[in-house]
Amino acid sequence: MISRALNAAVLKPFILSLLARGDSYGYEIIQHVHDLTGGRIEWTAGTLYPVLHSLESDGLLESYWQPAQQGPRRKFYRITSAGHKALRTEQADWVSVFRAMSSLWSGSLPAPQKA
Amino acid sequence: MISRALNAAVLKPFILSLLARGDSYGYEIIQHVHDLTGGRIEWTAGTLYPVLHSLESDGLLESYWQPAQQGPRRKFYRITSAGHKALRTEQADWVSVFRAMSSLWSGSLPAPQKA
DNA sequence: AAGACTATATAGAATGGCTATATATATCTA
DNA sequence: TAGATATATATAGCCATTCTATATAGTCTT
Repeated sequence: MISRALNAAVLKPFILSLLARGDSYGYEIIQHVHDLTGGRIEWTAGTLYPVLHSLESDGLLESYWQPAQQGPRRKFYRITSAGHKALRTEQADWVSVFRAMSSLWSGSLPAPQKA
Repeated sequence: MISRALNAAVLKPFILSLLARGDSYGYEIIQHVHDLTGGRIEWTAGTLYPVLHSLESDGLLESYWQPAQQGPRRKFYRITSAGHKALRTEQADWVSVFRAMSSLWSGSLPAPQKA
């Protein structure tokens, strides 16, 4: 598991990035992020849902209910144009942080991760 | 300025990375990080000092006072072996996050930043 | 001797993720 | 048909941590 601080920083850009690729709902986002990071990030419902709500109240997401073929109905989220704009800002911020990190690490990069 | 969450995530690895390159003190670290990020990250004393104290109490840093040629004395910090170990863990975590981010962004990378 | 700059420190406010718990539907199985 | 399991969302309250504001003090310049 990654640190609490890194996880907190990753929450918003990950959600926006995922939804920029297509609408999704909370439960699926949690699994998607888990798979995408090889299990390094494991959000719980109590972590994700409040963030989805706040992103929606900030106008970065919109939601709609959809019945499932199996199981209870799902609340899908769609990224808004304000959400896309926020994502672009996040991306620029992350890239600048990546660059600063890299410049500090050059010549002492971490060993490749196993599996 | 980057978001509060991203800044919080960056605090510990930046400090450890900087000190891995040589001992430094709070005031200098603040300026160094400012310069390194083109002003995108601007820590204040009230942000940095408590983090330095907690890293020291966690055994990741050691400190010693040193007189300055000009101005008041400085409290220098030195990274410990536990600090190096923590840094390696941080690096691995960041690399895994970078990879996950990149995989989500491929084909829609942000435009190059100006200046 | 006043003002600016360097340098560290910390109390208290504000922020925001996480634990724990609650609710509800659908499916499987004993 | 009762109980267990999986899917799915929601939120109150706790807790960890950053940030604002303020304090202290030595040095340098004018």
